[in-house]
Amino acid sequence: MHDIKWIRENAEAFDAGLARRGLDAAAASVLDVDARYRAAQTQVQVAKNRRNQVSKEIGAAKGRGEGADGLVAKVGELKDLIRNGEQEERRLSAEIEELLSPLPNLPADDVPDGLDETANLEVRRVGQLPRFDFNVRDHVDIGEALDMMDFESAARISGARFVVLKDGLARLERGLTNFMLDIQTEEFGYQETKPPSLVRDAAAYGTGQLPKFAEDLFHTDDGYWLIPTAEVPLTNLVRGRILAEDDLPIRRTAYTSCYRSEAGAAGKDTRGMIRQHEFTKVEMVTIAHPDYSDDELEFMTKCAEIILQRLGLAYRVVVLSCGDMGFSARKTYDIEVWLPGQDTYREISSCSNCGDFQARRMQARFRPKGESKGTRFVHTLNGSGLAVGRTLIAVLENYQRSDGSVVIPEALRPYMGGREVIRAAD
RNA sequence: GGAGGGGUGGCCGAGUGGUCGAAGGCGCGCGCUUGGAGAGCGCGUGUACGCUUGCGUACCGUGGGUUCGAAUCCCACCCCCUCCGCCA
Repeated sequence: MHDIKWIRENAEAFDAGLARRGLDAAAASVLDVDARYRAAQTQVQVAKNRRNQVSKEIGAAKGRGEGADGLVAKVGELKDLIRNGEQEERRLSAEIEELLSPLPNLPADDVPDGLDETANLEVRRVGQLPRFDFNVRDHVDIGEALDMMDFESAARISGARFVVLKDGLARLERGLTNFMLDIQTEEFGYQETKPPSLVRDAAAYGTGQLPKFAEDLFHTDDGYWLIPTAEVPLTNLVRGRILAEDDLPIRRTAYTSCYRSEAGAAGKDTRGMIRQHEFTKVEMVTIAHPDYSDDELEFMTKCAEIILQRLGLAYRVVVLSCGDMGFSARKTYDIEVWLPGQDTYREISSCSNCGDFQARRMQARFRPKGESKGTRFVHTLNGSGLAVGRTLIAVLENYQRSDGSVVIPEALRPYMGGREVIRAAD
């Protein structure tokens, strides 16, 4: 949600930011409603002021045992004015909300211009690409040959975009999860958290999924939304709160299932485990002091990268262009892992600084130290550390051998009961 | 599913029609005290919006209503908790 006061004072910058997102100017129409809203508000306030004064006089008169009919009639005249004014005020306020709530966050200054992924900028490349002296297979061929990845069975029970993992690969998913969580908690200080996977409207609104992206989410008959990412519950842990400055930063990590309808992705990535309705992810969320959120984004991105480095996986980091960023983000780094089976880099983590955009929606603030009055909105950040399913894909494709077996990265072996290789009938 | 209780400021907790933005406590801030810290004492301390530099308005879960006037009375809704039943 945008700050209407800021828009008043920076209308041009606001429209310029929207333009970078590929959106039409909105300041003029918003400010027009805003002006009418404030006029109505002032009118109501003046009327209420008079009503309150006269009411006090009535109370005083009655206290003295005097009649007050004239005064009562006077207030009666104000009632309609107040009632209608309040109605108008509410209507205009809702109109402003309707205009603002579908608008995405404005890009940070250092975000590259451009409306899609072709304008993303590569920031760095890390790690050696693996070489193979045989024909590489993708994770589907590898997993099915091992008899540990079963899309047919998944389709039988759940339909398309689901998978059943078995034996070594089921264990690999669990091992990767624990590996990631241990690093994020023990080395980087993220507080391990186990949040609900079902949330209410208010939470989905707070992080920006609602009202605009309802069709991307699964929801239940009784009004819950299945989380598309642990960002939703983790970030909303501070919804409606006023924190102490010393509480910041709050760094949390959670392993959850994530549910996405993939409504707009029909026919995209239909093969394999890349794009599923349900997948697991270790997520990082930071509630940060606004003065330090930029640094925090760099830190968070590093925390994701180090997982890949420990696993010996090659990757690159790109900064997303204005138009490719998610709704709530003001700056986003995507980390893309090298997938030999696809001969390309694919997104495995996305780390975003949302500034105060979500905090406004959530009313999440802190009290600046040394000041007894006033609050500031916190900044919120989220990032994958990492998407577990895609990490599993990366391990399979990067560590495959010609005989169909897969070497387990050394750092992961303690999490795999000491095993060094995954092979068929293992 | 059945029965009951409850939502008040950063937190706890008073308050059943005007003098209530709201007692008291905790926390926080400043000061005194101290070698320093703590304790103690004193003063201060809600949020947001509008107009203006001092006022005004709103907010006691949300939305309506009654009333000259509502935290307080009425209606609807939302949420939380307890007990019983059922269940992972």
